[in-house]
Order: sequence, then C-alpha cells, then structure tokens
Amino acid sequence: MLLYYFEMTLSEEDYIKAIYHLSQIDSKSVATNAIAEQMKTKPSSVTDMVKKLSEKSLVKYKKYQGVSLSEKGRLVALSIIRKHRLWEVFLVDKLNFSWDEVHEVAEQLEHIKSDALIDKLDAHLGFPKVDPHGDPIPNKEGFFTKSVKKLISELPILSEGVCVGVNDSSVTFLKFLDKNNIALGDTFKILDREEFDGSVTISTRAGSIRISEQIASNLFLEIVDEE
Amino acid sequence: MLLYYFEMTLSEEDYIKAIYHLSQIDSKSVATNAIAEQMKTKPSSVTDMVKKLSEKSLVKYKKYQGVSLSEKGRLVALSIIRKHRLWEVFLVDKLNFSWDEVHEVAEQLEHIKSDALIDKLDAHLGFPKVDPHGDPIPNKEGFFTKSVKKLISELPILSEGVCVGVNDSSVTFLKFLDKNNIALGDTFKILDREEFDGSVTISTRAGSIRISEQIASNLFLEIVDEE
DNA sequence: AAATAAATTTAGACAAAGCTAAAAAATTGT
DNA sequence: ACAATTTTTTAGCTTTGTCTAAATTTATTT
Ligand SMILES: [Mn+2]
Ligand SMILES: [Mn+2]
Ligand SMILES: [Mn+2]
Ligand SMILES: [Mn+2]
Repeated sequence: MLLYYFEMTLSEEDYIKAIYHLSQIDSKSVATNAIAEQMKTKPSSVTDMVKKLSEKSLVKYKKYQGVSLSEKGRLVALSIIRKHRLWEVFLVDKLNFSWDEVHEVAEQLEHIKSDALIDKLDAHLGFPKVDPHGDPIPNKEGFFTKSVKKLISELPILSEGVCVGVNDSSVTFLKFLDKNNIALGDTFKILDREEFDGSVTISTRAGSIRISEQIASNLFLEIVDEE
Repeated sequence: MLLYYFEMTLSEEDYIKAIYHLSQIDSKSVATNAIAEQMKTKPSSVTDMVKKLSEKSLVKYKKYQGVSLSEKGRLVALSIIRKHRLWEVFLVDKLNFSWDEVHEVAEQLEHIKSDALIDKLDAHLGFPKVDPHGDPIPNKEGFFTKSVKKLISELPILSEGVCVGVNDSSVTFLKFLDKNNIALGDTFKILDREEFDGSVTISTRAGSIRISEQIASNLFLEIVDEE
C-alpha cells in the first residue's frame, strides 16, 4: 500500500472510501448526490470536498461530470479498507465481539496512523484473508483475492463456502440458526436443491440437513476464488 | 469512570489530560503557559480552549488565575488515561512493541469512543494494574492503586519492586543491562548499599549482583502500595 | 512605589468541514 | 424543441481550533 506521504484528515479518508465503495457498485463515475447520501452530508459539502481531493490528485473530477478515484486515490482507499477489516477481525477474534457489532468501532480505528501498528496487528491475527463479514482484506500493496459472497439460494449445487453473514438479523432467525447448529464461520457444501419448493440440502458439521428456500435466501456463503 | 454523556473532541480530551498531568506535578492551579508548552500550542489558544472547558464545567477557571480540573474533569482525564495505558499494554504484550515505541500510537488510540471496546480490551489483557512504563491503570470508576516509581538509588534497603524503566535509554546502557541479565519486568530486591560509593547489591533472577551508583540512578523500580 | 518584565487575555484572521438558499447546468417529458 | 424537473455548483455563514500582534494584568526589580 506504500504509505501515502501526505497527511490526510479523517474526513478526507472517509470520502475516499465512500467513493471507492460507490464505484465498485457502478464502475462509472460517482454522482455528487450518491456521495452525499453515503456520507450523510449535503451535496454542496461534497462538491467542496471533491474539489479539495481533486487538488491533491486523489480523484478525477470535472464539474457536473461526477468523480472517480485516481490510482493514488484507489491505493489510499484500499489502505483504509485494509485497516478497517483487520480491526474487525481483531474485534471478533480477539475481543469476542460478534460480527454485527464491530463496524462502528472499526470506522474509528481505521484512521489510526501507524504502519508498524497495522503490520504487527496483521501478524498477530495470522494474516487473515477475509474480515468477519467475508469481505477480502487487501495486502500491503493493495492486492486482494476476489471473494464472492452469495446467498445459498443463488448458488449452484456442489458449491462450497464459509458462512459469513445473514440477510435477516432478527433474533428469531439467529435462534433458529443456533438450534440447527449453523454458525458464522462454518463451512457448508450445497448437496441438492428441490425444484419443487427451492429447499436445499447442505452438509454442516452436524451432518447434512435440509433448509427451506426462505432460509437459503437469508444465508450468505463466501466463496474464495483463488487468483 | 461512568461514561461522560457529552461529546468531547480529540483536542478537548488532550487538553484535559495535559491539565491533569500538570496538576499532578504541582497540585496548585495550572498556568496557561505551562499548558501551552505541554500541548505545543500558543498561550492564546490555551486561553480560548480553557474558556470552552470552563463552559462545560470541566475546569475551574478565573482570568489570570490559572486553571484546575473539576471533579467531572478529573474523571474525564482518568478515563482517557485508562484508555491510553490499556492500549499501551496491548501494544507491548500482544503486538510485541517495545515499551519505548508505544506512546505515540496510544496517544491516538486513547480517543476511540466505545465503552464496550475498552471493557473487552481490559478483559483480553487480564485486567492489568500497570502500563509498560510502570504507571497505574485507573479502573472504570477512576480508582487506581498508587504505585511509586523510584530510582534504585533512592530506595531504602530491602525495598522490592518490578523494573519498569530506565533514565538513560542509550544503546550502550541497554546493552549493559542485557549482559547483566536485567530486563524490564524483572523483580528486584535491594539487599545492601555501600556508604562509600553508593553501589548497591540487588537480587535478580540470576542471583545477587552489585551495581554501581551510576547504574542504580538509572533504573526505575515500581513499588505497588496496596490500598 | 515606580518601572520593568513576564504572563495572560483580547482582537482579528485563517483553514477545515459543514450548512442553507439561490443560481446554473443537465436531464427528462411532452 | 422547449418547459419542467433534477442534479450540481456557488455564495455566504457557522463552528472548531489554531495563529499573530496588541492590550492588559500580575509579578519582580530597583
Ligand atoms: Mn471512518
Ligand atoms: Mn466488514
Ligand atoms: Mn491524544
Ligand atoms: Mn505509559
């Protein structure tokens, strides 16, 4: 990730990250209003910030034409995302937070400035490849293995992956999972799917079980594509 | 420490901490210039900030008369110091930083807002009582066991304590310590002192050794006074 | 008790990041 | 094609935390 030798404020970092995420969704240039919504600010504030980021060559910007990250900006985004996701792993693996409690704190921790810190944290965590939500962690140079996160209901038979999230985070659903020995971090394989009702047979640590279409469309598996 | 229910900025927190430390040294009210020096700002900036802190009842302030922490301010200071020192323990014990590398990063980490985070970190570290520099860690309510950090040369015979720091951090001195099996974290007992040259006999894990007055006046032991 | 020096406060500016209201450009609908 | 709508930018203000220079208060010397 090659340290960026210019000081960036917390706010600038959050904007860069927001622009990165928005351009992942759409790939075209990102609209002022979209950034404003993501950052929970007003479009006029976005215009101001985007001008400043453009001055620093972190984004490419032409009036009324939206904005996109420069290569420099992309690397900054990935370095913040790396930090965010490493801290999330720390919070879950070492401090026993659950995967749905960590985002807000990571949002703060990602801005701590120290290359040594993040290197040592990475080592301490055993160089994880994905965060607790199944999202890939870029390495120091900004490379990461593309991982695909898909609902069980959308995966073909014989797919295999790690359960990394739920769509419906209601207490009743989480209790259901518990009762059926399904937990975040488990590896599942999709054995069969009924044409009739969309129910799916998956293998779990406790043996193979049948789950309804409704359940299958609420569980995310993370499939890592080796590069 | 009973959470403070008002938002504080990073800068306000650092000022409160600075005022706390300065009033430890002197116990009287703290001078504007002293704060300015500590915070590396100008006296006029200090006056501005002190007025704001006074508005929030965090300090007692009368024009030209210096400033002191209110009880509320003291608790805020202790909560930040608690966080600072817990993070220092984390950096040294878990991430293998050395005790002289951690201050700057802890200076950032101490401002992360999350009560759950600091509770879980505390537990993860095994509820440490002192930081890597031998300074006591306040508990959630702001209480801490007073620990005395003194040079071996200043301690009476039969004192016992944990080696927590050096005065002279030159490479030659640190190498000398290494050669004589003296390391941070070791427990020493002062067995005898020669009137003639001030040299001291101490018991170490490798047996008892004699150290010169010069060495004795460069090694800090931390003596914990049980409350 | 002045005079001088030092410490502190005030006044006025500035950069960062935000906001509202108004203007301008781009897009959409007819 | 052109009017209406939506998006984006500009202009002007606000708050935080900082600064310099000038004024004021307190402390120290003669
Ligand atoms: Mn953030
Ligand atoms: Mn995540
Ligand atoms: Mn700090
Ligand atoms: Mn310390």
